[in-house]
Amino acid sequence: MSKSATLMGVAEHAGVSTATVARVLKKNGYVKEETRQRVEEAIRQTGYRPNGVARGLRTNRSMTIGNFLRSTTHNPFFAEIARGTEDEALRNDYTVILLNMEASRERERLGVERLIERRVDAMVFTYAIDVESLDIAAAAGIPAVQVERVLDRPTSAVVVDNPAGSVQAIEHLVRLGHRRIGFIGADPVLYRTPMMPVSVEEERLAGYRQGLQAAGIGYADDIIFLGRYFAADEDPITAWGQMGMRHLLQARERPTAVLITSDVLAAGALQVVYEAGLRVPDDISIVGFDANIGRFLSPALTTVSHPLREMGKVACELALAAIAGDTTPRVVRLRTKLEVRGSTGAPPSRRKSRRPAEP
Amino acid sequence: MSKSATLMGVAEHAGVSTATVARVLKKNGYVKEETRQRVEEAIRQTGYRPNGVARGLRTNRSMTIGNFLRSTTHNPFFAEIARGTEDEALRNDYTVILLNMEASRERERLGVERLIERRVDAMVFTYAIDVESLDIAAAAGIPAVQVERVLDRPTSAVVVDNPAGSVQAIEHLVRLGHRRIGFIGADPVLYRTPMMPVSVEEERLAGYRQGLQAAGIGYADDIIFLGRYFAADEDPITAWGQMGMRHLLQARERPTAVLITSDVLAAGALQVVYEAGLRVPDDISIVGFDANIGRFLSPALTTVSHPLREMGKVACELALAAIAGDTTPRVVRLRTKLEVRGSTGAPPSRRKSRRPAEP
DNA sequence: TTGTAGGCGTTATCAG
DNA sequence: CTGATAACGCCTACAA
Repeated sequence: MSKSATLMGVAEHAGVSTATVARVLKKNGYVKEETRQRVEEAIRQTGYRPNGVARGLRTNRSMTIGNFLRSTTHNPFFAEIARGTEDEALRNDYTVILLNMEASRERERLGVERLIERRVDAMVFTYAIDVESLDIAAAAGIPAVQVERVLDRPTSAVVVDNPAGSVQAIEHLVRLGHRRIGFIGADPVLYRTPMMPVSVEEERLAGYRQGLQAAGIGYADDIIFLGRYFAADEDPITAWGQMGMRHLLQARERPTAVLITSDVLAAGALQVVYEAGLRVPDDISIVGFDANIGRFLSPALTTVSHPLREMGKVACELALAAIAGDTTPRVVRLRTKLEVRGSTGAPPSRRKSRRPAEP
Repeated sequence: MSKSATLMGVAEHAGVSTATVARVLKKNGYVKEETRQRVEEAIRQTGYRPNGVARGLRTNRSMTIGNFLRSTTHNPFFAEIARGTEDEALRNDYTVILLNMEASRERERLGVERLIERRVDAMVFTYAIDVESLDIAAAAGIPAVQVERVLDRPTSAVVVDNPAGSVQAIEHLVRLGHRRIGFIGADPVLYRTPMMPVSVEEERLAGYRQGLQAAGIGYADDIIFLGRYFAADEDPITAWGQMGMRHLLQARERPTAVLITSDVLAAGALQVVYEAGLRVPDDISIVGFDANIGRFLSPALTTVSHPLREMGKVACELALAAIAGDTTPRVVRLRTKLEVRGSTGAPPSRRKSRRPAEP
């Protein structure tokens, strides 16, 4: 039990050397059929299990990938990406250590230090808070992969075509007949850092403007709200989305549709709409972004869907490539897909009745 | 860089033996102040970082805990518990390996095998699918902790007082004036396994009945719906909650309030209510269970809140105790807390107007 | 086809 | 106070 069998133990049990047992285990090299059987029998009898720690020391490979997430608890977005990474890692005999950073620089730093000591073979960041952490990892010779962020550092990354995502959403709304389309998002200014030339926030906003222009529609500042993704601890988690929608509902001319750059913000927006006694999409259409909790809302959210699993998978692939010695950083860009569900429809002006019949 | 400094390297650099460096590092034993300074300087200069893998081999402690989750992507419930475990582990210099089992027996088994090879010091299950996996871990001498499930195996566990949770919810509704209270949950029969004498599903249902009886209210079978937690892949994730609410709305006499044993089910129920053009809580009050996505819904859900972080933390503590050699299994029972938000109110009969004024 | 032996980086035991 | 030195379990030349 507590004293588990070792290679040596198995070898003795089978009356051979450790080298022979190793050969049987790794299925390489020549082993006489009869010997093999004896060894396999010994393995079974002793209940031998290779010791990954010892192997790691010898091979200088821990077969472990560190996965840093902003927060799995504030936004299921991250959990979904992590699943993609985990699946791919498992398929390749790797194991993933997950670390929630909770937007804390110190925690990120601590995690990096710790995982270097653990000798992880690579790190994946969704997404890094502080470049310095990355530099520390780099100095330790550990490759890093970025998700949803491209940095001014030579690391691989998997990103999403955010502008195109916004454009998809606007096209959908315009096709439904909307001409007055609002925007709720995170303020690019707040999310701009030196290490990241163009923020995702900027891209989503730019796509919104671009989409409107392409449709020959102007945009008005009073139906654009730029805030933050996450509320302070004492506020409800959806506070910023609520604020955004309250702002838009007070506009001189209320928008008939709103593009919101995160499902979590959209959830808050829906709460305000609900409170106001308005119906979605009858009175106002809403498009989310991210494809995570949108499925749970009423009505289920039409959303610019990120291929979250795929992103995680690609991140892992990039990490594995780097581990294998591929030193040229690659950036993989994935496409979003507009997932049409219940929260979008024709604008009020084009409807017969404002409310569905009650059953 | 790629060739990182070792204890030996540091020792040479400082002109001392490895033993001395080790003493400095672990701050035990006697080291002359001057030597200590020289060693510390050498550590800084070489950029030395202890090698956790080598240490693990030597000490026979990987400082790692394996954390098995049913699924982080279907229900944020699990992610939140995992956070509690992670935080506590980190505080104790442990690192957590997360494994999503996705309700797959094979995957769970594979994970257990792999983590045994990785020599994790303990495993936490939220929650185990197959007892055999647990027996395998036990045979390997690895302690296991159960979350939200007590098994007929001698392992520690942290559970929640589910019956009391249901009772809290019923009391709240009764106080608001409700007399006809429905129930949507998972069918205990479907979740009963030989290794688990009493299922959580049974407990929640029993608490519901108990609460009603205590209030002198009977219950009617046509407003009790028992289904499953998770929908088939081709269905929307909230399918079972939707089904449940559709069923209840068709009852001869519609309930004025419903207790639903999971926030995910409640989300589906809300969607149906919304579709039907009814208002919450004006027309019908809803109480969820679990305290995860309820915050995102419209209206934000009143819910029987599990202390998820705390559960994860306690699970980790139990694991650490077991690692430390505490072999007597302990069961920690935590209390739920009713979190009152917007989805509960007085029943329609006690209200003046059915709908709030539109702004 | 099989065995021997050195070493991966630590820790820990004993002498000095 | 400090230094040798022997494991920990596995891998892998190199020898036989």
